[in-house]
Amino acid sequence: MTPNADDAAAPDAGEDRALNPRRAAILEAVVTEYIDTAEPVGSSHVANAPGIQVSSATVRSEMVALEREGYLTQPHTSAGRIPTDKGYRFFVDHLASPGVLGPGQRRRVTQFFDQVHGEMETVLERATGLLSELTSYASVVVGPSHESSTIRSVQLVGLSSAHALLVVVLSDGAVEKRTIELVEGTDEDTLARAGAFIGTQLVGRTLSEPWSVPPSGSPAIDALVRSAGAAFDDLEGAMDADKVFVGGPARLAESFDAVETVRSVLAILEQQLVVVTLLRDVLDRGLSVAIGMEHGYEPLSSCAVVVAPVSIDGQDLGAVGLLGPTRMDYPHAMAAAHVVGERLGQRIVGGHDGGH
Amino acid sequence: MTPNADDAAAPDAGEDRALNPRRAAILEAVVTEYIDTAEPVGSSHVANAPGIQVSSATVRSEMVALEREGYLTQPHTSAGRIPTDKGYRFFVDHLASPGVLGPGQRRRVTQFFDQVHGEMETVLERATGLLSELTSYASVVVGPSHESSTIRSVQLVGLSSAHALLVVVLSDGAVEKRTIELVEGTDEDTLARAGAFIGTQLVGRTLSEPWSVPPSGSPAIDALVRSAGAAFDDLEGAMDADKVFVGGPARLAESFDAVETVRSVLAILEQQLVVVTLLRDVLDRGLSVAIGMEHGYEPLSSCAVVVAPVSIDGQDLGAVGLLGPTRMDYPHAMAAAHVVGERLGQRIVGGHDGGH
DNA sequence: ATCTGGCACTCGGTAGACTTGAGTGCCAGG
DNA sequence: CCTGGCACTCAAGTCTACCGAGTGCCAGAT
Repeated sequence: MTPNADDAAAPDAGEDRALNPRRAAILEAVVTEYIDTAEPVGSSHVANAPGIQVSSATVRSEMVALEREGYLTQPHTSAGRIPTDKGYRFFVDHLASPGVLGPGQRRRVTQFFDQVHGEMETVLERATGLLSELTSYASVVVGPSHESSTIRSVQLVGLSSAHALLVVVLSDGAVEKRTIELVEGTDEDTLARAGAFIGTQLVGRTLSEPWSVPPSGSPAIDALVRSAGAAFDDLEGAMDADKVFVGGPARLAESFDAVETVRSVLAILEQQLVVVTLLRDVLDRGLSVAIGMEHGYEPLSSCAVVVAPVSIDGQDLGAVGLLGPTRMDYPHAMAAAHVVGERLGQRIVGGHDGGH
Repeated sequence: MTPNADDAAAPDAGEDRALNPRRAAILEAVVTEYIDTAEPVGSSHVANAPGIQVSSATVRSEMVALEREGYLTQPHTSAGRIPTDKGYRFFVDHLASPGVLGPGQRRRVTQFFDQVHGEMETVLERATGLLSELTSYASVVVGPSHESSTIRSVQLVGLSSAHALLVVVLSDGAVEKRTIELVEGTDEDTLARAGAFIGTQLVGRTLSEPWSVPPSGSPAIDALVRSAGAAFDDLEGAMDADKVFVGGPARLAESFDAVETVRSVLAILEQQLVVVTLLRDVLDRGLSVAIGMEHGYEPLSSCAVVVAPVSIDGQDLGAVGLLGPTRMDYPHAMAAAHVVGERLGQRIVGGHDGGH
């Protein structure tokens, strides 16, 4: 083994250095081919690929180097190579051409946003459908958090003689409610006044701001305020857990053929909190893709996650994500996530209900 | 073949007639064994089963008859028998012992209902988790419809200069909202008055009741009433689509090992409307189990659905369902669905928020 | 100093032959 | 009418041979 200029002396030294252009080309050929066929790709395939002008023997020796450096791996001797996570990573970072949606898909997106109407939640929910349809991967959408929204209205509505509903409206259009129990014989009027009274104290504040309501002078109202306060705390806790929408879980079963993989990935998707954390983590690290074990979730080790922020000039409004096999079509998935994220952002600030 | 008393002369005549007790016992043995092992069961297994006092040869000839009558089938010659849908059906209707939850599971249910709190939606959602945990099948819960609930409060809340939120509270504690657009310069006070005015007209009615709001005298308010009216219609449409909660989809991947089956069943579960219709259909036919193709959904042909109403003295409050392979543990699943359905019913009418 | 064609070698996958064993259908005798 | 016995069937497992895609290495060409 004559060590030469661009061979990393130790397997894990010189990590991020750009690959020798030929090797890069070979890596690219392997990745694209493998994404396409899901079969290990051999040296002769690569040698025939456009842009490779060397013989298969040369390709082979370069592949040995790429394998030594951790970009490729062999499922077994005498099989072709498949990319490692690191190989995909290099591909995504340095090789993949930006990727655009086809005209049909572009139209589909436009049509979707022209036609969809209704509340934010509905739009987000439907957006997961759109993303899955565009990419045929499972998708995830996280809505904007309520932390900077202010309380717009607080109301107490009687439901029965023993129950009332605390209804809180935020400036972003979110509505939350909690049932509270009443002491026997609370009349409608007292309720309304207690609601109004709480309102005067809370309207204009954010959910997280500490608050207290002074005594009102009426013991009946004060009692109501106390139970409403407890309900309010509960509600406040529930609202800063961002709501997650999952779309196209059935697509997972298309992406993987090991039923066990499907099971464990579905199990992850059931845990909303994990999903949000995952997406946020990836975004916070400034990435748009997490491949294999790059996020820390073992059951997702055979998955890649493509993430795009939903934001408008820096303001964080949520995130969209796509979940597929590591051999997913990154350029396309990234383009889809990006476009949908962007349009969602516009929609959210643009108008609560554009058309209709 | 000497036709004797209990042989049906033609394969599909004499359908529902009770099976000869020995055949019933054999069928039962086959079904329970197959549910347990998922392997075709042979005559000698059956002959050794408790309650069967005849030789394997006799069992064999009875099995031939059972096969002829459509209760059993052979995957191939020289394999054991497995039950057909009809076989499962007979088992469920005439053979299965009622089925009870184990003490641990019973405790789990009690604990769940003691501890769960919060709004109906939350309870229903969590209940799917409980059901999946109890049975390790995917579960479905459909909440009560709002059709007989009356409107308890209508409110218009300003969100921005151009948008307001119509918030409607029903007597069952449900809250729905729609964004409406405002003409420039609508002030807070006009909004509140328009809301109150709509309220005076709608409070006390059901959602489906036709309604109209007379002119108020103020053109500004009338304009608001018109846009709120449109929003209200939209909301009304959305609310009589019952909300469905799906739990433990990951369990599906445990129940089936053909990934294609998993995919198509997941795809069905994504269509909420289909799920509701399916459950309602089954309940309406007075059944608690639908096996294989008994419901009309081709992709679910390898599934069985166990359904239990959520009701209290005849009042329909929804339904719970379990979705598993046809070789599911019917007695256990039925017991679980029944218990959870019952407790949910009590919870719904009993108190909106029991403990906490 | 590199690339290339050639060559021996590896090894997964497939196909065929054979064996095993569970299970059946049928029948003659109790 | 039941039973034990027997011949038969067929899926699944094992073994072997073989093919072919693919590799690593090397000697010679550029």
